[in-house]
Amino acid sequence: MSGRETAEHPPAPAPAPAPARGSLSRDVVLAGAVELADRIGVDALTIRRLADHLGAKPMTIYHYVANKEDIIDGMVGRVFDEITRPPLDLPWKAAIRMRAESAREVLRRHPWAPPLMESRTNPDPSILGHHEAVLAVWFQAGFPLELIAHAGAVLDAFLYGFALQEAALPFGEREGDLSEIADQLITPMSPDEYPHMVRFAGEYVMQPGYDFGRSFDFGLDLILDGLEAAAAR
Amino acid sequence: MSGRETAEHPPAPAPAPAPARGSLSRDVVLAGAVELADRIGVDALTIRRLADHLGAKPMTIYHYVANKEDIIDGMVGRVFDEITRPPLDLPWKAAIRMRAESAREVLRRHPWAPPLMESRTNPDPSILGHHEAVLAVWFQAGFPLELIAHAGAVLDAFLYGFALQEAALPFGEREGDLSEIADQLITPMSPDEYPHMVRFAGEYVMQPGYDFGRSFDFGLDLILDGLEAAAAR
DNA sequence: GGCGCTTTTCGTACTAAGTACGATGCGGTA
DNA sequence: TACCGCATCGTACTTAGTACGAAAAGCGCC
Repeated sequence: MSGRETAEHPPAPAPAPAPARGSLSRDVVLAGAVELADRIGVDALTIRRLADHLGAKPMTIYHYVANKEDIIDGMVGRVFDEITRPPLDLPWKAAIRMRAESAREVLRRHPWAPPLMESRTNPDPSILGHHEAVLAVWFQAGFPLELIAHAGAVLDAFLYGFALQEAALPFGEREGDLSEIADQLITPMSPDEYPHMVRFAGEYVMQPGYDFGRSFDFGLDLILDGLEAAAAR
Repeated sequence: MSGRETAEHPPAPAPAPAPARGSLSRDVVLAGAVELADRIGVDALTIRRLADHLGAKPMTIYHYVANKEDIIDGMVGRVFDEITRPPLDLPWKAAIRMRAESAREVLRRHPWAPPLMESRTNPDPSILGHHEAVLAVWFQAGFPLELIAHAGAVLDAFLYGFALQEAALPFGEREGDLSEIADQLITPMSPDEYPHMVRFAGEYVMQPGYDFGRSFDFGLDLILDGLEAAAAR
């Protein structure tokens, strides 16, 4: 459930490479977990499958992590580390845009991540460091405290929410057009009950060049421009 | 894990009311599931606990639902039903604002819901009907197709993303100020490593009247105004 | 080179959760 | 009252997380 899986449940447990005495470490375990989650989804990520993926036995993993929660924490930390931090030597708009676009790419690679990123109760340094870097930009831009709060909340809401939507897209749609896939979702809908959805799907979504991602650029511009206006006010 | 729980794991299984032959139904089961999830979180929502909550035995539940996935689908449907649909007899901005504010309230009542709402692969009529109603507003407002797509994506991203953030707030903060709770999160952070976070927390977040929710109004206005401008262009 | 210590790996097994299968029993109808 | 169908549930199998402690693999020191 919770549909954050890339595929359905037991999807190719991944072949076991070669075990070897000193080949594991917390980092290797976490990297393997991220890899596997990308492939089969977090819900299907089990200790046993992760062990197989790493060429080890389940209980070996517990030598490097405290428990599954700890694994998730570490995975989220790695995701944050993949996101480019906004550089301080650029105007705030460019810096924030860079970070936002990076976040989108990263979250597309790790569609299981968005719901987990905000809910960590033990944030690791990767997470804190990332947020610190973003805050630094707002401060340097001279935003008043209240606007900083709003800017951060609105922008992150957009990033996570957009990623959440993208993660739910029927696969192929995630890059390029979809047509067929959406077709099968739309067809069973009666045009009498859902006239606008059917029309919208037929006239827009299922057209050749459709790309959900364009809405990201639109939204990002809208928000950045709005923040700029608010800052100037 | 995934922190969508209201509390930690085995939190008061809820006393068992009275069983009774004809007292159950799919609706009663789903309503009970939503209630219980509100109280203990989705991750802690198990068939056995739900059964207790309903005063029944685990296997009885399967007479009304196919499996747990089906329960989640139904729960999400119920959440959508709680959200006010935008009325067609209002200007689009007012109608959409009404729906957005309702969505926020509802998602605050059901903090487990945001990650699940977009990921249903078997959307039930509640979900489709809701989206149909929103689409109807855009069409009636005369938005071009592309702007409709963008508006929907950006607004929903904001709604889900904001709800996701709110769900992660340390409880009390969710309504009113927090001070103490945030204090304990901030204190262990070194001002050397995280100068901006410490400053921001001290000077803004931990002040008496702080309310995260104000950023919702700010963001909603920002987006609605931006869409208005885009529509006029 | 042998020996024990540390670190890493793992086998076994317990608990909890989803749920298949079939039995049981209640309520109404003929 | 005898029967039937639907609602309820008991039992049990599978998968998952992980506690506990044993085995084993390298390492330094004698």
